[in-house]
Amino acid sequence: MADINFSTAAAQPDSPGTDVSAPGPRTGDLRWDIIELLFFAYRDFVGDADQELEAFGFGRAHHRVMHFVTRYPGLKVADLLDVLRITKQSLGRVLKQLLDEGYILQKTGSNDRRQRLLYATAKGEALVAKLAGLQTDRINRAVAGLDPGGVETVRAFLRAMIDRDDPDKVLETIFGGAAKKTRE
Amino acid sequence: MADINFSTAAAQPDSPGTDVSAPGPRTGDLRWDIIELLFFAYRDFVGDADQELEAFGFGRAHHRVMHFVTRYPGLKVADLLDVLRITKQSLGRVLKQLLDEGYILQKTGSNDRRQRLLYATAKGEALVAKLAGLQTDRINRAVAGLDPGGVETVRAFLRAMIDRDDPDKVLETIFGGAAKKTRE
DNA sequence: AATTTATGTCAGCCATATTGACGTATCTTG
DNA sequence: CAAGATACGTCAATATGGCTGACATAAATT
Repeated sequence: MADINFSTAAAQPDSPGTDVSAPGPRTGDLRWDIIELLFFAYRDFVGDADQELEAFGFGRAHHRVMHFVTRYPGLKVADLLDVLRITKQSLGRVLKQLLDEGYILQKTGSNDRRQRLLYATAKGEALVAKLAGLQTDRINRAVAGLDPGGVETVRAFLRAMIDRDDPDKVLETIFGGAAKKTRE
Repeated sequence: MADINFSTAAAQPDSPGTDVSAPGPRTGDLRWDIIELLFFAYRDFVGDADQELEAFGFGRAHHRVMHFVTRYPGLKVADLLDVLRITKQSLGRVLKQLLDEGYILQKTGSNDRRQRLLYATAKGEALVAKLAGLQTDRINRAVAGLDPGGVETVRAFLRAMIDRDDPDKVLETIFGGAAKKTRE
């Protein structure tokens, strides 16, 4: 996924077309500005990491895996699949590479010995920290110009943009009890 | 693109390449929460469109192209390449499909007849509007819970997250003169 | 003992991105 | 005007990261 996606709107029905969809009343009430700002903001946000990743021969898929494993040590493979919303096979390739190259290590679950709990190695953590640093710098720059309390507004907005039905384990952590309040 | 990507921290140019696990100074000052919220918010945001697109046999690439062509009628192929940050070859395939299926039409530039100016047909506009409607709904829901003025804070944040060096034509429009103030 | 679950893996397909090379029409410039 | 630069299209080959289906194994559950 990751990708981008958003959309456009309005359109006067002048040209020939086949009326693709229900005409829909909407015409001027669309959030074009925010839709586009989200696109560009996210594009540049992930762009920070992309460059660095190249140096390691990794792609975004590796970053996503590394990030969540680092942040939520002991994550099960199944949890990771829920979070990333990809298939076991897709994850397999990436995960194997990260294991082979020493960025992640597996431990057999103590309760359920079928589980492979995932942990980042120091090497893995360093990579994740480096990438998060770049993105944190961008966020700090963006937040610096806001009114006091602005960061909380941004958090509230982003949280409210997320689907809450059937949350994965990570989202439960984020929304559930452990709110992980960071500074500000 | 579009994908997800975010990252983690620290690390300065300790050692080039090798010493991946340099401890790096950063440890507690990273914006983990916002990094993750951006990931999930964007994942669900683009997810809205993904489902609809399937019904048309289109992917995200098609959506991105349709969106910008609809929003910025008369966009040149070169402009689109700048905005999407993909290569001519990648755009080619998607664009050809959209042209063949009647979602977009080309007009030869009047000043410079080498240019192919792109316009969405009514059919194309309808598709884009439908997708923007879904995303607008999500944004409206998210914004509903904010303090008054919250939307402006969100806009300011997103704008500040975007790289301003060497902006493409669309960004110039967004940031430059035509600020396109939408409601609120 | 039978079944279900958690994980891994093989094989192949698809979408979307890449680079490099080349062709053609058209604009710009010496 | 001739030469070169530009805008666009396209062919060919390749990579990444998704997907489905099928199957294997070990461990938990019933």
